[in-house]
Amino acid sequence: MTESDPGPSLETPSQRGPLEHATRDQIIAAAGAHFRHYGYAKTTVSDLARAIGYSKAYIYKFFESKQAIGNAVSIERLGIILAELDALIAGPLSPGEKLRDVFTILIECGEAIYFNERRLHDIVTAAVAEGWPAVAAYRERIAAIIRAIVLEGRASGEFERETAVEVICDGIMTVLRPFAHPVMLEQTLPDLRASATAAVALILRSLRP
Amino acid sequence: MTESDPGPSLETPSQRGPLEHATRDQIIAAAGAHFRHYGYAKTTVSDLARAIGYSKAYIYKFFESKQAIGNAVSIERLGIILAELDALIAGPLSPGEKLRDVFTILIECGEAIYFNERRLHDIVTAAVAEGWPAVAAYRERIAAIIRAIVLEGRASGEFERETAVEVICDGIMTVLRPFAHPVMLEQTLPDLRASATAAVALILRSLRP
DNA sequence: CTTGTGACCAATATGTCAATTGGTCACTTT
DNA sequence: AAAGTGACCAATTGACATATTGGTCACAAG
Repeated sequence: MTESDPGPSLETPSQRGPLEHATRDQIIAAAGAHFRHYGYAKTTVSDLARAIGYSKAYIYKFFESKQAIGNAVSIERLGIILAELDALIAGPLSPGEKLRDVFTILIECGEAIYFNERRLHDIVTAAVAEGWPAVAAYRERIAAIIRAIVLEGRASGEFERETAVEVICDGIMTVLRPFAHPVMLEQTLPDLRASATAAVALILRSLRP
Repeated sequence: MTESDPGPSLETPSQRGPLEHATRDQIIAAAGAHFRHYGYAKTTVSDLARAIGYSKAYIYKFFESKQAIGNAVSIERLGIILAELDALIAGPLSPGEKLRDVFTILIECGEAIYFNERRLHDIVTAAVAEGWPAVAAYRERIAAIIRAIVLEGRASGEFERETAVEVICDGIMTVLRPFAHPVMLEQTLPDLRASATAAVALILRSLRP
């Protein structure tokens, strides 16, 4: 039987307990380590509790569910990528080069997770497939980054100024999605850079004044 | 346990027995009906044999495996989409409009399969995920269609002629992929048309002379 | 009020084993 | 040859009992 799994999904694991709390961070750290090592499914909440020296029940003072823990770990991991992107847009490159590097960074980070932290990759895949909050936040942040680059390019005159900013950003985000999507990533892995080059070239042509 | 399935995959179900044979078509027809009704997994090869009044062993004179039957059904279904696209490029629209309609057709066909033939959708998803031959052929045919439109647009002067044709086509194919990809389709379903509009607009801007 | 837990329950995972299923082959019929 | 099959086997599956796990709660200690 290979029938696809409908999955419980779509629930939004929400907050619980104090957001800033040393124990909360301990849990996330332990979860990060365990998930990377044993995978999400094979890590039990009791494992995490034992790792930080508390009882299982206490974990649930900070997280509504195991999935919420996975979400937190995803946020942490995706945050690393976002940090790289933030550094990029703060840098001295031209808007066009920044746009290109967004693709490069996403591909490289995606590959890094896929090859070096494959169990985390699985979690992120689940997060995307089931629409965990971490993913929506991530997408929004990337949209903001793209928007910043586009605005910069328009201001400097490097990009055209006829088309509405929103339309441009939506278009770029659409082109970008497959490169930020774990499922597409692993499927296109072989010629990922080639198609990214083609995609970036297309975007830049569309932006010429 | 929700661990992802590594899957046998990647084998190329190949041909067996005479390609043109009434029985072969019967098998495909019966398989199409059964797969649509009961799904791929719950349809046994014996079911198909019974449906056409032969023994199970005879089926294997025409197909190397059950997956090969699934592949044939996929080819048939994807062929319907390709036929629509062929009609499109033979039509009187401008290249730009044709390009837009390629997206529209792909989305509409994708939705149709997803909503009205969901069990087939599952098969196509497997076909894409596991790289069945039907998918590679489909992709190539679409690439050819895109190429034809681009060449037409270049010839008529509607599209720019600076960039190499291959680069342009690769770019468009990259943008197109998420709209032809079953997994992305069902995930983006709500605002599919909106992002398609943005993507097409971006492509057309990139093609302006 | 915050920190912390053992005991408890429904749901899910796992191990086991007989029944099915995908797939092959030697063989008959036409 | 081509058309067609029953019997057979290894691998998967389904069903079911058992063990774990995710998650809650009432309660204790500082």
